Amino acid sequence: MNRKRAESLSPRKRPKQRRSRVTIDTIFEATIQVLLANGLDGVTTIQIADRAGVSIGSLYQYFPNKRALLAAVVKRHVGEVADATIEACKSMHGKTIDDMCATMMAAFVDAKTRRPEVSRALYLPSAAVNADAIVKEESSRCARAVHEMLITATDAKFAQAQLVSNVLIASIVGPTRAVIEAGGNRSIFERLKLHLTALGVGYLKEVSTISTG
Amino acid sequence: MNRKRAESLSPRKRPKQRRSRVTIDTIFEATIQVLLANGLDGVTTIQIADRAGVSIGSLYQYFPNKRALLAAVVKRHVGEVADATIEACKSMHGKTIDDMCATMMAAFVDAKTRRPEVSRALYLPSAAVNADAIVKEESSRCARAVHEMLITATDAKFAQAQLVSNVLIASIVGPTRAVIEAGGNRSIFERLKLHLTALGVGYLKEVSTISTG
Amino acid sequence: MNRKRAESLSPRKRPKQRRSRVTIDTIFEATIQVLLANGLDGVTTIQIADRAGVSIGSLYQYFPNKRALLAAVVKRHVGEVADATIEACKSMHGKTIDDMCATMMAAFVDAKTRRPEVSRALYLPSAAVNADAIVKEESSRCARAVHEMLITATDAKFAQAQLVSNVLIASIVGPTRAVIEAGGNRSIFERLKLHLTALGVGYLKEVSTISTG
Amino acid sequence: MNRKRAESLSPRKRPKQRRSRVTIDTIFEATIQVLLANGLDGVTTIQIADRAGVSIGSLYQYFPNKRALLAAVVKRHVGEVADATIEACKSMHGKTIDDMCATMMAAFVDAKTRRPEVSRALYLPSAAVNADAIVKEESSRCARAVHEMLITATDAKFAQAQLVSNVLIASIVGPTRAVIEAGGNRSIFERLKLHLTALGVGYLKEVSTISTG
DNA sequence: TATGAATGAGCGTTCATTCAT
DNA sequence: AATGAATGAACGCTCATTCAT
Repeated sequence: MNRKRAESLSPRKRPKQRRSRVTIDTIFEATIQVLLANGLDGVTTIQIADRAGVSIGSLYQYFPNKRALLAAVVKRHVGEVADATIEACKSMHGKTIDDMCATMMAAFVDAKTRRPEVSRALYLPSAAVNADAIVKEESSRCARAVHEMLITATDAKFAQAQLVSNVLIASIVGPTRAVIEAGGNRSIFERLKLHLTALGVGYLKEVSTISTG
Repeated sequence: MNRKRAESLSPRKRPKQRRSRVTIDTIFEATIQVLLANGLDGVTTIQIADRAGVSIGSLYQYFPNKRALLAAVVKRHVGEVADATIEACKSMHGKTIDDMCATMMAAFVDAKTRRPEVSRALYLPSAAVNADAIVKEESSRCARAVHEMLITATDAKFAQAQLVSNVLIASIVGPTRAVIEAGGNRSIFERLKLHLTALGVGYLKEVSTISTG
Repeated sequence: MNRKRAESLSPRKRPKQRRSRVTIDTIFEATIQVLLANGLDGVTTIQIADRAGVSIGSLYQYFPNKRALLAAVVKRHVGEVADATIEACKSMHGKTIDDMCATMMAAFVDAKTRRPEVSRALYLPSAAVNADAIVKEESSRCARAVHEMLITATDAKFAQAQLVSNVLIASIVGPTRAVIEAGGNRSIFERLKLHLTALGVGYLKEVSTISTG
Repeated sequence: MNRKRAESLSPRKRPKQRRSRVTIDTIFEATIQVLLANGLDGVTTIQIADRAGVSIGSLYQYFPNKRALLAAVVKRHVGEVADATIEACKSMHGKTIDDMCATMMAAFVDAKTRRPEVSRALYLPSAAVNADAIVKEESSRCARAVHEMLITATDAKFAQAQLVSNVLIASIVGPTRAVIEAGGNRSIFERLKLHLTALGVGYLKEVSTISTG
């Protein structure tokens, strides 16, 4: 007879041991591969376990359910990108908006395209499985870091720095995704950085003159 | 959903008769309602049929499978937004980039937020069910229209007008989605238009001076 | 991804159509057969469906889950026995305790041993799957009927008629079960009736003299 | 539970050492607690082991499988109750049926309600896990003891003393269970003794006059 | 043409049991 | 001897889709 327990999305055990760490990484990698090969509906726990070379029992020792696994994979990736972007923002306090944008966009694009296939694989589960909450939160973290950076800009003041930060972050995701999904290569990614920088700088120049709405 | 892949996604019968037209609209509306109520994986064909007041047998007379239905719903919505945006672009040939952006952004935001709950409901199926191909195609249509408009701008020239158009279109969906999902109201949508216009104008000003990468 | 809905034990659809009625009976019968053949843990939805000659999908069209099916089978059986016993009680109002007991015990034993294998099969699920609630309720119904009968006895008065009724009902279940599980035949069942009657009559004679505890 | 049938149900090692004895008792107690907390199908070997403070590996050193564990728990409890009842019977050889019944019923109820929650916990596993065989055997032991006692009664003779003994034993478990499951307290248990005594005495008086069926 | 009962492949998940450490 | 991570068979159940009526 089937029991029911409260569904949690948090991982089941802390990866304290090295072995666990490796297993979890293997499972993450397998998830990405299956996602890439079969799409979101093609991801089954059995396939993931098979590809990772573990039994599904083991898989469930690390994750309470499939959603939690998918969410964890998304979180790791999105978190890394966010971390890199935030780091870049922190390093550019007190600079010009030109420098800020150039550095931030480069960091974002570099992080997002370090393994383009991972980004590509994760666009689907990011939208589904409640992982969009994760995406939203990481976006917020980035926006906060951008905000903190922007208010230190030497060559511009913003009436609505917070809103501006959110728009800025939200606006760079779309073009990046388009380029990744189109299968871009390094040189295209470099071109993307220039354009995202132009997008950011142009926007910031414009809004530094808009009066409070 | 988890069935064979690569089925036909095209609707089963042309809606030549008025009756079919109405039925299909009812089904579309039902789909959106169920999507809103239950989320993407809470959507079942039976629920849609029930809500639409038709038998699932009938539903399958209009759509070869569930993916096709979802894709059609997405296509209609995204198509309408694209049409409105394209129309705006066409009407602004020979104008300044300021006017172009203002008009285009307004048209886009108005179309997208005419029924915000529909947009909200469709973000999930747009990513899944291979409907992202549809989204991509409609984006391309928009980008082409933007491109055709941009090259007629009286106050700017673009070395890479095509790439610029694509970046422009891709950059506005993110902020718009964020605002819709945050449950924005009309006044927020108006503010969004201003910012998207600033984003576009600023970007275009910047890139009209960038030399070919 | 798996949904969760509130688990109900009530049948899914009213058996209005003759066809449904037959299908449900077939499923009930199959359940009993599988129970008899494999025991309680051997009862699987697939086996029941197979034996009933329906798909498990159909099985789930009639019952929301396995527990509900088992509960329904138990309820039908226990309900029939209770009905027969209650009927007998009603028919003996105003009689002597000898006649009351003889008639009631006969009715109970006859109902319970009409198809001894069914009784035997259902002892297990009666204890599990929350079906014991059903058993308890039907026992209460019987006890109430016994109570209503006892207070009309011409040759005895009871200080605690309600408690007495409950003890009486509870006391006859054990011996009957023992006899059925021992594989008794008709002549043994007849002997059982005599002894249960003696048990009842003897008890009632004794307690009609006990002063209120 | 749903594993192969017909495994050994006998404990794996004789509890010769004091340590084993203690461990087994701990496991028994843990089993009862988990049973009480989660019901029969909420009982898992891991939970039992956890609660007992042993590893499941150790648990399997004492019991070949889960059924055997459950059966052992049931056996200990039912055995204790049977022992107490049998002891009482032995002590009442050559007495009147009134005294016999009073003493026997008191012993039975006292043993069964010494820890009512244990009795309550074990009703389910007693029916399942083939433990009903154990219950049946212990009942037989009791019935034999009752039989041996009855034939020494100074104030009655029984044509079918063996059958009578079986009916007597079987008839008292139902009311006792009902009272325990209803959450009775000591005073109710005392009342139960009176009624079971009445039940027994009344029955014996009646059947001491029945001629061989 | 419209219906909706029937289908059954396939999913997520559990947990008794083993065995390398 | 004791551990507990790993296993994987097997379960309950869903739901897109079909087709007899």
